[in-house]
Amino acid sequence: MKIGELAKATATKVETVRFYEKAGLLPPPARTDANYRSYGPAHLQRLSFIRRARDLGFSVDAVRDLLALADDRGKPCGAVDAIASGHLAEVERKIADLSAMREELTRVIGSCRHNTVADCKIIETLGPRVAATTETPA
Amino acid sequence: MKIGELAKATATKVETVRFYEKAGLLPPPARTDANYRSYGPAHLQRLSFIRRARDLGFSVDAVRDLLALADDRGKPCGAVDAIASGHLAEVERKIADLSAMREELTRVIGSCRHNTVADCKIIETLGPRVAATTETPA
DNA sequence: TATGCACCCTGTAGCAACTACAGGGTCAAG
DNA sequence: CTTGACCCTGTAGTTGCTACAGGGTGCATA
Repeated sequence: MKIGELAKATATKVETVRFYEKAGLLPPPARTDANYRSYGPAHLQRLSFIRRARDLGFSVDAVRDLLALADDRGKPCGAVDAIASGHLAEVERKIADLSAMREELTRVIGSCRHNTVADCKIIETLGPRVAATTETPA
Repeated sequence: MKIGELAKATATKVETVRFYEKAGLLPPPARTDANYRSYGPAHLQRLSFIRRARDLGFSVDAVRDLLALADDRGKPCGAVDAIASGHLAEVERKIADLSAMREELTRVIGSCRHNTVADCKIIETLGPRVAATTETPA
């Protein structure tokens, strides 16, 4: 498939596809006689992953890291485990935050349905992480 | 609290705090006689929300939108509902994607524990969304 | 009292990750 | 054989920070 088709299939701009190639996330595809990029299904799969991982707030470096998990067949188990475990922790943190947001959004929408206009407490759902409050607890 | 304390409490750079003020996400705080920014607990709460929402892949515009949900007391129910519903759908999509990633990461880590080095199928977990495959199904 | 030193201020410039042209080639349809 | 939709490379702009430069504040302490 040509770059435009790949871009459309993944809701990506053509320029962004080329950008990911330059950035080393997407391997350079074969070229046609006219020097057009020619992609296969593996590229589609990979670009799809990149786009969705980026949408989830992973940096390009983190995505490169995750892709390496799938690419490097011969990596020692320990290294794979360390990388995967780190990302798993991050993923679980994000799921927890999003679940809190989902609850609050659902509550607000629900109150709307009952015409009560409960004031949205969404900010409270992602409050300061317990760390350093300089004394003075609630 | 001073900007440095606020920054530390939210794991943010001081410059970033000032940037959010300029961007209209964080309201300009009171100033001391020496022209130092002086923040209260509401600022802490709000900045915390901003940071975590950004980490979840929401754009600054989207965050502004979510903050407005909490700020605009007098908004008509319908508008609130529309905004909240849109974001709820996005949140649920993200939770689904992260859950898929979590499962695969868990599987890879588990296989490592058994010294089997299952090849990581993480890319497949976030494959192309059903949309336009130009014919040729599996 | 002064002299560090850590912190604050307002700029402006740089970096990451796209995004949008400019200027030009390819190719199927009419 | 031209017209329109697509492709190419390259560079410049945008967003969301991040890092100085150049200068003021404030508290400890010599």
